[in-house]
Amino acid sequence: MAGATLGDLAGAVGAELPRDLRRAKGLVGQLLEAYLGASAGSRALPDFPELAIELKSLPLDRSGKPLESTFVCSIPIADMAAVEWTSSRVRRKLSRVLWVPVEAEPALALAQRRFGQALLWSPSPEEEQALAEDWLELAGYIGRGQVEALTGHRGRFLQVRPKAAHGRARRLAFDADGAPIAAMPRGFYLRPSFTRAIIERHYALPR
DNA sequence: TTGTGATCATCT
DNA sequence: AGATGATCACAA
Repeated sequence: MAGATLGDLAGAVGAELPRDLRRAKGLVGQLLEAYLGASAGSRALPDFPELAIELKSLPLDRSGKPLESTFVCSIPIADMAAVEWTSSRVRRKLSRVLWVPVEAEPALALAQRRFGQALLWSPSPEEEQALAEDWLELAGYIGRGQVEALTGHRGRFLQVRPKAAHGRARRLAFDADGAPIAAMPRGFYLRPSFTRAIIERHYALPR
């Protein structure tokens, strides 16, 4: 796919491209899934279950820097106290990722945005250690009933942010006293600084 | 309704 | 500009 455009892939899978992504935020990822034959749909499985590979598009600006954070997974808030890093969704999701860079300058028409060379990646021991540290801190808050005190400011590379269909969405959670509360659904996200480091380590960037 | 695909919109 | 919090579409 390297060098192919969004328009090329849309043509190959018989999809129409909208004018912009405002009402099609996941379009690039869904185009990739269709083109590559990812089979997991919206189930809580890797995109390629037989290969244990997660597929992630990575929107870059003209200098090769990620323009957005990367959604990793939703958070089972009520169960967080019982989860360990080793068996966490974050670790599973990030254990093997096919990153697909894609041009994402807002000024560049969708059909003309090009894909870069994909990268099959697994975290290095250092990266895994850093992610585990963040996860431990963030999961710790949630497990101790502090989910409402968690903002996107916490976490060096991994962060917790709202992840919902709309502002009224709520999930079961527990406060510090163990009493049930209705909390905003949250997800784990990778900060751009983390994906930027991946890009810098594995690609020769334009200057 | 929930999880997956993410980017948008707004504030600092 | 960069980051956080909010939001949009679709499948099951």
